[in-house]
Amino acid sequence: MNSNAIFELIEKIAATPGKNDKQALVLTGAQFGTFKRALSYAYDPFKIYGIAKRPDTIGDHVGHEFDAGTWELLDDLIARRLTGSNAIEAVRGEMTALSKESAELFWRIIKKDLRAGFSESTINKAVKGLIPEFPYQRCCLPKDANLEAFAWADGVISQEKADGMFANIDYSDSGSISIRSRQGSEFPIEPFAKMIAEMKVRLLPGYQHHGEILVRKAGEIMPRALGNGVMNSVLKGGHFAGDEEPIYLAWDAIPLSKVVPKGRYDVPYRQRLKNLITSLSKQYDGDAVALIPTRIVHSLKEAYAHAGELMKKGKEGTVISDPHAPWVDGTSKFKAKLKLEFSVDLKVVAITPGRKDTKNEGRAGALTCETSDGLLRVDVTVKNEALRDDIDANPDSWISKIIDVVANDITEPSESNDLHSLFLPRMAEAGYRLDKTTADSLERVLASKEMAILGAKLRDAA
DNA sequence: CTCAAACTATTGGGGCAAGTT
DNA sequence: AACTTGCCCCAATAGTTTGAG
Repeated sequence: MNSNAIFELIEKIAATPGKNDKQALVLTGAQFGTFKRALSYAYDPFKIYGIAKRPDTIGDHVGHEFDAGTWELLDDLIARRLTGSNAIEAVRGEMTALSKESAELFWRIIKKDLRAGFSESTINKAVKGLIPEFPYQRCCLPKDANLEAFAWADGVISQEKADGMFANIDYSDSGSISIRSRQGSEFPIEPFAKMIAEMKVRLLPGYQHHGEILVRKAGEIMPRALGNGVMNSVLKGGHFAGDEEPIYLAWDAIPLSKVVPKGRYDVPYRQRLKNLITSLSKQYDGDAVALIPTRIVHSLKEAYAHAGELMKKGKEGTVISDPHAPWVDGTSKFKAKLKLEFSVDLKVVAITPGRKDTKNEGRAGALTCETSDGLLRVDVTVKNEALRDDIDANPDSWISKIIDVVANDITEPSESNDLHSLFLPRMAEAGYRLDKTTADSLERVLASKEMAILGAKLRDAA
């Protein structure tokens, strides 16, 4: 199967709406090695190319298909033997030399999106294990959780939602430990030597542990953004500064054999937690490994009170878990996050177009909003497709309108942004407010967050 | 058999560090 | 110094499939 034929099949899959039908087409392609290779180069999370902007091609496409040199070029990009303008020129040259169809395929591989409505899990259904996947249990939002079905009488487990970086700790039976991020990148072992020595004593061999890595600097836990910055640096071969050290707060452990995509481990959470606590209770001269702060609650009201307490201390909130919840790869209805959320009224000052090469290119992508004093500015995604139609039909009518924006935090001015902004902003409703013409001031936005912390909303929920 | 829930893919947000120009 | 890229943290919606009743 040559690259023109691969592109043709990709386009056919893109034009096929049904997910099962897409999967069947992926399977027909997968009998050809080059098709599988293209899928792997496009979706393997460890094959990344370091070039995000499509270079213009010069003149006409000469018209050849992928050859050994094409794959070699991709390998050179992956290994960063080619970077910067050398990379751009090499990609430009190859795309000019390739046929139109093959050049398009080549670019989509580099962008890691074949734009055909299928992705890792569909590929793995067709070709088992072609794309590495890393199982992960997510919590849902309270509105999606099965809160009534929680066994409140048996004691619901309420835990701090630590604001750091999630990490899987695999502790093999043979005694080796590896640390991986949510997306599977493996941390170098050496900077964590002290923490790992402690883990070997206090964690469970044969289990994968789930928890949060925080960075402690001079005895104080660093805020998420800075701590994750340090962690990103360590991930790329950097090191902790002399007064910085990682700590691990664990909340779960499941047998390594159960860590498979779509997997499930039926031992109830209460029992898993008990096993983890027993293991962590082993004596060791160190404090780099601990149980995430945990409390048992018997009502939703108590759960929100715990979340409120932590928020007052500046923490993100809590995660509550049903004591009988199994571990599942995916979003659990028996685990919900209770965290800070508040809404503010902001003025629309501009319409930001959708990104290039996405379905919203040339259309409204987000609304740029500001406080009345202009001290806070944030882009808020257009809520849904009907609203996008509306804004495109009549963009001017949106300028200066007031919209209700929900967010989880306020970010301070920084080197990259000289204004305040919002963390995780989204529109509360698919429309603007008819009853208001003035936006909140920054002062009022700050007050709204404080109000949320003090629990005005939390009381309603109870 | 129907309809709601589950699943998959896709779009959008901010901040930080490192590499390149 | 400015810009690009990739890492982390996400929320919400759209469309298809599944599966409970």
